[in-house]
Amino acid sequence: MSGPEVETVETVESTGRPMRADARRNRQRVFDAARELFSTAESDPSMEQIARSAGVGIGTMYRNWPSRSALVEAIYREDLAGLTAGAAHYHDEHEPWDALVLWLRDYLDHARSKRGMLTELSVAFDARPELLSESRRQVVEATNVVLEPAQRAGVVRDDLTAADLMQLVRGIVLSAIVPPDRYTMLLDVVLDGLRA
Amino acid sequence: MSGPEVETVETVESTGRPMRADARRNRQRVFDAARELFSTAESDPSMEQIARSAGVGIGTMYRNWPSRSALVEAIYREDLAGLTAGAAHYHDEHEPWDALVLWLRDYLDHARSKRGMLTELSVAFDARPELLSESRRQVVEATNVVLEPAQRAGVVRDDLTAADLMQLVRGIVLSAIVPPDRYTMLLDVVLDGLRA
DNA sequence: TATGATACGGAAGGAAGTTCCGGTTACCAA
DNA sequence: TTGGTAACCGGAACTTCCTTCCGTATCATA
Repeated sequence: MSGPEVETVETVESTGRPMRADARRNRQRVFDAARELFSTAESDPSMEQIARSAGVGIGTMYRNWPSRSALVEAIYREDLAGLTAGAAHYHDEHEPWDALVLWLRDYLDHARSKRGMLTELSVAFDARPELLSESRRQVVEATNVVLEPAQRAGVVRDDLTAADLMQLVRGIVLSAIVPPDRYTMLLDVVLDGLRA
Repeated sequence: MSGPEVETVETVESTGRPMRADARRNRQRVFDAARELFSTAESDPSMEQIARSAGVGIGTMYRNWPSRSALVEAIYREDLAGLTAGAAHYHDEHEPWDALVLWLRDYLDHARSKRGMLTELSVAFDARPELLSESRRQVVEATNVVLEPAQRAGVVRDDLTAADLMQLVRGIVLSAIVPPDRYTMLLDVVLDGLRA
């Protein structure tokens, strides 16, 4: 299902030649600094802040990611890849219903952790609608790994697609401030609705 | 439950004196132009575009709404007031369960129509957290008008609050592109989860 | 109609994203 | 080791928006 090892940050330009060592180092520095700032800063960091924090000039950032939203996208993609890898694991190790529940909990946590980037992400989605559809496809694919077995086992209603399900769960988290214990309760409501 | 008639646009400054006729007219023009552009333009309209479209200088806009997000907020508030007025009507005219379903459908449509303003709204919410909490309070209040009767009638589970419910329904719409017929289906899933 | 309060328009300020290019550095061949 | 060159670097300058400010125009009232 998954390809060869994913490089954290692309290190080969379209020429086919490996990047120069300093360029590769700088690219990684920017990526790390950006991820750090996006997840911790209370207000959205400016491109200049990110560059300064990474110890590089602004030009260096723009050579690697041609726009702010491209940078946001790169970070988002990587986080998503880490998340979806979990579905297959749950499928191998648990009963169908339990695997589904575990996966949904992970997804819920992931979506919650992305709340701070919500504004940034919606700009990135506006700029490249493929990002939205493709990452949704990835999530749907991972969801199916646990959803289809549950449906075949007859514990989840059949008329529900993976896309429907993720939509429901994502909604629990987005654009809302809910006490943490409520999340579990809301997920339970959805789970009750799923049962065959 | 509702106060005296709501003026579409405030027409009295804090001095207590009525606004000058030209000022009142301009205020309304800006409001109408902004609502139009926000709901139709594919990219977010700039303040200058709004002003030009209203036939007014930029200064005139800023006298009425001191920032972009204040303008977004005003439009959002008005739309919300129109929506919440519907709950009482459904309560008066229908059985508890049906009233709840009708109200949730309205809310779903409302949230869907706000999708284009999502980025703008989240900026407004960041700027004034009270807006988020207050409009949520309004929605919760309206929801309770139909939810509590349904719970008293024993057709909806008791451990669910109005805030929980709206969270679930809002999630169906936000940050997603779903074919219209899927909305109904997703709402059905939530409704099944609600049943006592 | 005269006068003061109120409101108007748009130039200018400020902040953030993006482009561009002269200077610098890593890599490779000799 | 050393030169030559492609690749890369930094940051000034440009652009676009939001917002502020103030001289001018208009409305309301006596």
